[in-house]
Amino acid sequence: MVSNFRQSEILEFARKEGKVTVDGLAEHYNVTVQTIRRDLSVLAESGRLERVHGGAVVPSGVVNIIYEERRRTNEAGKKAIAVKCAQVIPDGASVFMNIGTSTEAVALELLDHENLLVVTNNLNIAYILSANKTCEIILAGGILRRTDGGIVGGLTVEMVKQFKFDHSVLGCSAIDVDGDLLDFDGQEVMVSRTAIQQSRNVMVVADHIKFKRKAPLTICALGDVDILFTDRALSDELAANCEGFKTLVVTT
Amino acid sequence: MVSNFRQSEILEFARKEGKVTVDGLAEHYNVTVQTIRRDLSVLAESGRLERVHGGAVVPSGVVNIIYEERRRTNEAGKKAIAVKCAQVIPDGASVFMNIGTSTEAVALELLDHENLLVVTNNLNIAYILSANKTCEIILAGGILRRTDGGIVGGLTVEMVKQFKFDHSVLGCSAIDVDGDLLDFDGQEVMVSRTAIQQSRNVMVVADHIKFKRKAPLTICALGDVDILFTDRALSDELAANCEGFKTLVVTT
DNA sequence: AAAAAAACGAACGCAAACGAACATTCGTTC
DNA sequence: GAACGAATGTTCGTTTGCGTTCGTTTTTTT
Repeated sequence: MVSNFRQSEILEFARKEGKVTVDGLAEHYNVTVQTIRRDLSVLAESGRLERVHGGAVVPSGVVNIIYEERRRTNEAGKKAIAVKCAQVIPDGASVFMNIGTSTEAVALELLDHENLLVVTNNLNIAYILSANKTCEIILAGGILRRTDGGIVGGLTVEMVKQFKFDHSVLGCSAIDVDGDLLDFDGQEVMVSRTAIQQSRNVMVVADHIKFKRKAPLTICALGDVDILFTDRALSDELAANCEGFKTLVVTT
Repeated sequence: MVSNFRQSEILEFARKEGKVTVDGLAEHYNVTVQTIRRDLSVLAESGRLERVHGGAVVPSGVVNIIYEERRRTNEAGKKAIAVKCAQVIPDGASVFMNIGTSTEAVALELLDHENLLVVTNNLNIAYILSANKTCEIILAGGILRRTDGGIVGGLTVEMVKQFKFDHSVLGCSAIDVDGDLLDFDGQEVMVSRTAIQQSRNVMVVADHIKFKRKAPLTICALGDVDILFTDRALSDELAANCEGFKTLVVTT
């Protein structure tokens, strides 16, 4: 139970930013710090925030995926990639996003976009974007994979087929030297392929580690991809291929 | 139960803006603040708004609902109802569960069942049951409603249609004196109806408060229900009806 | 390790918001 | 046209929120 307007907004704030400060909030709401302290006490007592000196943070633990995700994201260069990718997506666009921590990073960067329609088979993305009030979220149905919150299976594919997306933001497990996108999971591959078919603009987000990995299944060739976002320069061979494929490469 | 045009507009307003103020609404509708307070009370009582000093806000979103829900669930006699209902469901069964705190309580009681296949349009249930490793969870796809973690819409219905369930566990917003099951949300009604069609055994979980409430839409008649779980004795009239319907009533 | 600064929580008082009870208006029913 | 019920307005005692003050705890600086 929140007892005033501020508290619900503070919660929202905290979830977006990961933390809030007493002073910052006091200034923002033009009230005394004491009032803010009272608010934070209430929110902390009900377990929705964790009080720290000078402010409050979102509690860690299973309950809050956003915060954990944010931490995981920040430690890598994924955020930089995500920022670039989010810049390409305009307000009001329809977007598909699949399973993967890279795509989740993009979701975090989409929190301030407006009026998006996002279709995803990734439960974490649904959670992250639920903090964005103007965003319509459509979950693809199917079998829930508890290891990563992914939704997979034939039903998922069927559902994705019913849409036509302005953009799709895809992650993958690995990228082969010849440019093929690879993955471990056959069911997820089917979902990704379907999304590619249904999208006007296909974007892949992959940090440099993906270029060193291997995976058994092919999702598609880089030629099917419109923009590849990554954090290091590609090998000469791959760069040349991309030119041939007319695939735009964005390096952070 | 939206008893006047204002209330539905206020809801719309609140969902758009995130909040509404008593003063603002009073001025806008040119009525006294007391009248607005009455409206907000009604909306808050049915859980569609959360009352705060000076106005109301939309209930907190899905992200933290799990945590809050767990607390809310335990406080009522819902647990007792849920225990009874869970006893009826054997290991290995296929089960559909819809939106509602009562069904979530049942989900908690299913954590020790084995090899269930659970289809749900309730994100919280998916999360709760993800702790049960032997349980296969299938999420119905569709539009995510951030206020309660429900998944609704035509796509959801289509997906539910593809299954045939041993049992379905349904909650509702209210139960009419003549035995009709009622709900606020038209889209959710469609999902529930579909689930009933596709189920061999239909079970409804409803605490006694539901018998005092009203809601505008009919899901089905009690005659379509095989077992009704509740925590207090029914009115004589309703009990007699149930006998006529061949609906088994289980009271905790 | 001591001192200074910042943050904290408890207590008090005022003003705003609140809800219960009662009064009024208006449309329906008999 | 009298009786009724639902919706709204009115009044009033009660509760709640917020600023202020002050003594305590925590953090930073010296």
